[in-house]
Amino acid sequence: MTETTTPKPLRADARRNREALICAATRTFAEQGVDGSLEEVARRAGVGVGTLYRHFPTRDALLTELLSASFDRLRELSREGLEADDPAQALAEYLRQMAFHSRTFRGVPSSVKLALAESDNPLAASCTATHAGWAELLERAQDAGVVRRDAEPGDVLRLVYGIAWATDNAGDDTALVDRMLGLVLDGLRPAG
Amino acid sequence: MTETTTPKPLRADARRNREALICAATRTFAEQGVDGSLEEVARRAGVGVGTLYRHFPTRDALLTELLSASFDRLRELSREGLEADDPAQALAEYLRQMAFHSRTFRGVPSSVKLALAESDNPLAASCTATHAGWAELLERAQDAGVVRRDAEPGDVLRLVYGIAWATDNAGDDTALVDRMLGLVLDGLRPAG
DNA sequence: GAGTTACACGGAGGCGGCCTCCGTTTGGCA
DNA sequence: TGCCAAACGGAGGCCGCCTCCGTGTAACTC
Repeated sequence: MTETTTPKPLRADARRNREALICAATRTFAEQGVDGSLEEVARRAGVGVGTLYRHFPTRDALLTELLSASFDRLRELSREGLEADDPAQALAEYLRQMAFHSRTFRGVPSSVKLALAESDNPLAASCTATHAGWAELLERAQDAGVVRRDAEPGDVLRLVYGIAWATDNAGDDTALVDRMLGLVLDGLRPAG
Repeated sequence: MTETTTPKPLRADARRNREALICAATRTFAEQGVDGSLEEVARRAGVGVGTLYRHFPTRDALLTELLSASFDRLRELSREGLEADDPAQALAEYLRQMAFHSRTFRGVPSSVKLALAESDNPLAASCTATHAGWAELLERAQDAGVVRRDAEPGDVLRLVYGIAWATDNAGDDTALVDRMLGLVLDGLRPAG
């Protein structure tokens, strides 16, 4: 059915610029939200807007790329966390990253969100895998006795989304995010 | 404490234009989402943009006005529904209006949403009253035996928000909304 | 190393939205 | 009727979106 067509190799300069664009977009959207200026992205990447639009014909295409990469990074982080010595520390670090992930992609358009519901979509696969990884990480922390048994992965996720929502218009005040995360982490500790 | 300062009477033309702007904004935001063009709003209202900005210095101010009015209309509708002969019919009509309310204000910026959390904010008061009215209406339908006893008002609300979300980029396809609402209404009927 | 060419680049330019500013108009009052 | 504060309108400056096309160059060949 879906023959894995090799995605044709890019010319060296094209690949460089693509990387630079992704990097610039990450910073720009983190600061300005997903409505951030695409011209600003191009400017920061040191390329013309034409180059940006050739690589990513629409804002959604760029967002999807970033979102996918962000999911994969979280997935990787949960794998590392499972190997780490200190389960509580690993959990804290993961939640922190998850909070920034949610914050960056707050307000992502529904056109992109809908892609998460399509079964054959690679973005949806990343998302599902990421959630699975998160659940494993939480479970390990519970097994180690550093997190309450009755904490559901989905509930904690919602709390983190809540933090992203609540710090929506707090600019790049990462201290605020950390403070709120601290509250959540305290709440997760076993009683006594 | 809060002396109710009379809000100074507007000149006749000013009041006319204000009404026209609210009307135009309602249509425009319903069609284009809350990011719709303010110039388009002014155009439709038949006034200059300067007039729009004098009445509503920011997009949030305009949105708040519309949102507040929409809440109040829902509140009124629930009152009428309590008096109506057919509780099931009243519920259906209310849900329909609620769906269009949610659809219109999808994507409302967090700056406005945060106003809903401020205790002394009139918008928050409208919102709270509306929810209360909705709960009464549902309860009456349950008392009349046309809706399952175990339907929680909050859960039904979430379903309607879900419909608003899912029909986000369906343009002005109201038939889709109606079809989805039909499913919800079917689900609300008592078993047997 | 020189030549070739398809791929990639850049940014000007047209469009439209945002918001301000200020000259003009008008409602309401005496 | 005359006055004037209140209200109006839209030009203009700025910025972001996206396209188009002339220029540049990586990579491959001989």
